[in-house]
Amino acid sequence: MAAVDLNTHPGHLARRLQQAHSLLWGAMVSEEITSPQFAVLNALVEKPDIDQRTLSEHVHLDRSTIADVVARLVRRDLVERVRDPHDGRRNVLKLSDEGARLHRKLVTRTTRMNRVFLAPLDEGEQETLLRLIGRVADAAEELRG
Amino acid sequence: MAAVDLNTHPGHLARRLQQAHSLLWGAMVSEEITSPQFAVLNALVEKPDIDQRTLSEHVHLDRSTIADVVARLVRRDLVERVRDPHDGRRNVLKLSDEGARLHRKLVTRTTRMNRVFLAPLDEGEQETLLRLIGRVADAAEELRG
DNA sequence: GGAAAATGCTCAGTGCACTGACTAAATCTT
DNA sequence: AAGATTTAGTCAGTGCACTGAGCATTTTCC
Repeated sequence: MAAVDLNTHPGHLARRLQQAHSLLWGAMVSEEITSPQFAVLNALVEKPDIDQRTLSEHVHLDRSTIADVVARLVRRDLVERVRDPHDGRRNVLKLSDEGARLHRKLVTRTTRMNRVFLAPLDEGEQETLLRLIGRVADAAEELRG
Repeated sequence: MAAVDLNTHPGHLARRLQQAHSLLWGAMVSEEITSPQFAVLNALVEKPDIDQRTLSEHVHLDRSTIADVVARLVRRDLVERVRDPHDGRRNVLKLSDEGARLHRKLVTRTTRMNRVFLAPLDEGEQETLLRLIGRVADAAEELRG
């Protein structure tokens, strides 16, 4: 039975892409803060005082993964987590000053990193790649949204 | 300070893509065998009797991750792991009959799944997406190869 | 032939990501 | 107002993926 060419398998390629990205992230952006953690900081800059549920929709991570990621940010004093007095089920999240400061610093680094990461493609190809990945991911998330 | 649009960040998109893929995989291919495990089975169909090192290069997983994945396949009797008598450092890997049978079954399912996963794109776009991801991943892996 | 270097693997530690089961709080229904 | 349902979060369990340290076995170099 013939083996399959994994280079025609989007899942395998996606894993490689993500892996390569996270390696470069460690080298060019931060060894302390990971890309998902940055996504959370970024979401809290955009929408302060949201709860974990809303946050999880925003960054496309599920509720229990968010809980872990937020816990790590809380441990580093980058995020505060307080029980909502108006709704005892919710945790309200807010950036600390240090969290906001770190976010600012990382924004410039991620921009630089993205340039390097996508450098093998010309400008049009870069735009195409991001758009196509977005469409496939959106559609697949829709399937079990 | 303005927040960033994560949809312009390839790392974030890659993570979403991979996640969406693994969800669909569980629904359409197998709940027992994961996509990385399939990649290993597939590599062993293509190149029988290789050691873990060679395998890891082949599927782009690092040595210690491979050890884990292979251990799970061994536990399910899909793969055999034997110490190489000619070189006491190496583990020689081979598919069991059951492993080969399972691989055959999964090949047809993954083909079907890839079609569904990429359905939002037309044929040309699909080809483009795979090619562009491949180029970026290759280049990034090269950086710290 | 013996010390030094390289190679293959394992192990502990950390982080991401999911599911499924559970607790607690709010809301909806009657 | 009491019971049922929905919603937010936590916890345990599994799997992927890396780093860095360590161990054993070659191989290389004098």
